[in-house]
Amino acid sequence: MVKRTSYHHGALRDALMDACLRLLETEGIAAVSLRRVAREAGVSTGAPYHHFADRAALLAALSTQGFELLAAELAATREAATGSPLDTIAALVATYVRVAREHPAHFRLMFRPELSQPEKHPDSMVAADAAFAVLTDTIADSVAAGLLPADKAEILGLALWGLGHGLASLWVDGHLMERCDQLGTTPTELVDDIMSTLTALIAPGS
Amino acid sequence: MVKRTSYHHGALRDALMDACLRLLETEGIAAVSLRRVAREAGVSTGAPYHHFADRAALLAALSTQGFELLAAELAATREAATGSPLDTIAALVATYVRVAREHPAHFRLMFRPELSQPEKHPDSMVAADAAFAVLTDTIADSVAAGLLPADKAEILGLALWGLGHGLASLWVDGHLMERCDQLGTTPTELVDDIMSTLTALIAPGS
DNA sequence: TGTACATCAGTGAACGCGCGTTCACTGATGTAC
DNA sequence: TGTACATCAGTGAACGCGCGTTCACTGATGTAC
Repeated sequence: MVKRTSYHHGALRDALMDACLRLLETEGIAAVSLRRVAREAGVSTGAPYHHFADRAALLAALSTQGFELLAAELAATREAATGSPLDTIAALVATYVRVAREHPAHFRLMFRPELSQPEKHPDSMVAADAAFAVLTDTIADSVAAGLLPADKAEILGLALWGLGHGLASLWVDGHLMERCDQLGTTPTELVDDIMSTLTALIAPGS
Repeated sequence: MVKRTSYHHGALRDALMDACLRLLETEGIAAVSLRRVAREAGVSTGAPYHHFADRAALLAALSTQGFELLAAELAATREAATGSPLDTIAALVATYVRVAREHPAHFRLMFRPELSQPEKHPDSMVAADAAFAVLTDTIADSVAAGLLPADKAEILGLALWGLGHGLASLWVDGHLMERCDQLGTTPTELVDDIMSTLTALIAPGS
């Protein structure tokens, strides 16, 4: 709950998105109603309707924001990479998992199509495609460098996307944390370990 | 909606679980209320309370059922396997994805801890551990056969779990289907292709 | 610079709805003798 | 085999609740002249 001095809020749209995210992280999707989000933002019941058509529109906006964030982080990882393309691929998967860990509410929303209604929000799909493109481009680099077979490029892209997505999902749902406790490591180390092990298995020479 | 002749239903618990599953598949989790499920099963508002403490208990029962189903399918796959342990691992991942595809409502519930409340239902966690154990046992076979390095067994187990889980999740959410359309293939072929490509990369000789 | 007025972004009361849960009840079933 | 009775598994009305959404309103802001 937030107190305000002026009649107009000034940045209510952003405030509603923030409040919704906070609610998702602390109490889960079941607690998210437009009334509740409005209350959390310190605003009256009807106010959100000046910014979002309905509850679904608010969730969809957050989902799009999440995909844009992911795409930006992946692009940054690729730009910052200096080693072999294979190492860059490993770094991209690690970034994927890190983004999911740092923004779990965003992540869950992004992959719950019945909530985020991607078919109604093409900008969300554009951002999702941009994120995936960073990975496929880096795989193309690896193929060009002779590190991966050209005819399997798409397949490997999907496999790596699946791997990153699976590890991220398991993490977000707590399963990875559980195993880490058993193995006496941290999830970050674990993901790095997984990726370097796979890289070593695939390219033992390099 | 179902009509009944006798006053007693006879198998209401199962009927409620079925109705809930059907509702999850057709209208999603948002449509699932105990009242609605009762209505679908052709029974009065209060009837479900003789079988489930509340809505969460019904969802938790379905989640446990899903994990038991997955564990059974994985065990069957392993028992039916005749080739190299590496091929069995690939088959296990494919089975994981197939189970998710054939039982999407179960699958989604299983990995939504806020709905299925695993901490309250140890039998669900037991079934989940049993499923994972099939994979780790098969990896142990591969290590024993000298096909995989012993010190990386746990790591590879998590990597494969992550891969299977990621592909299954992407499939259930429609992303894999999308890519398949673009590549002109089917998800089943795609998963087989991914697994044989990875197996070939890891063990080019065998 | 002042003023009139249009527009924007809030308020808060109101509506109807489906929900979770409870409860006194009743019909059907099972069991002891 | 029959009867009395306990128990089980339904019914359906009732409660209070929070929700989505609308609407007439009002305070604040922006703009034309």
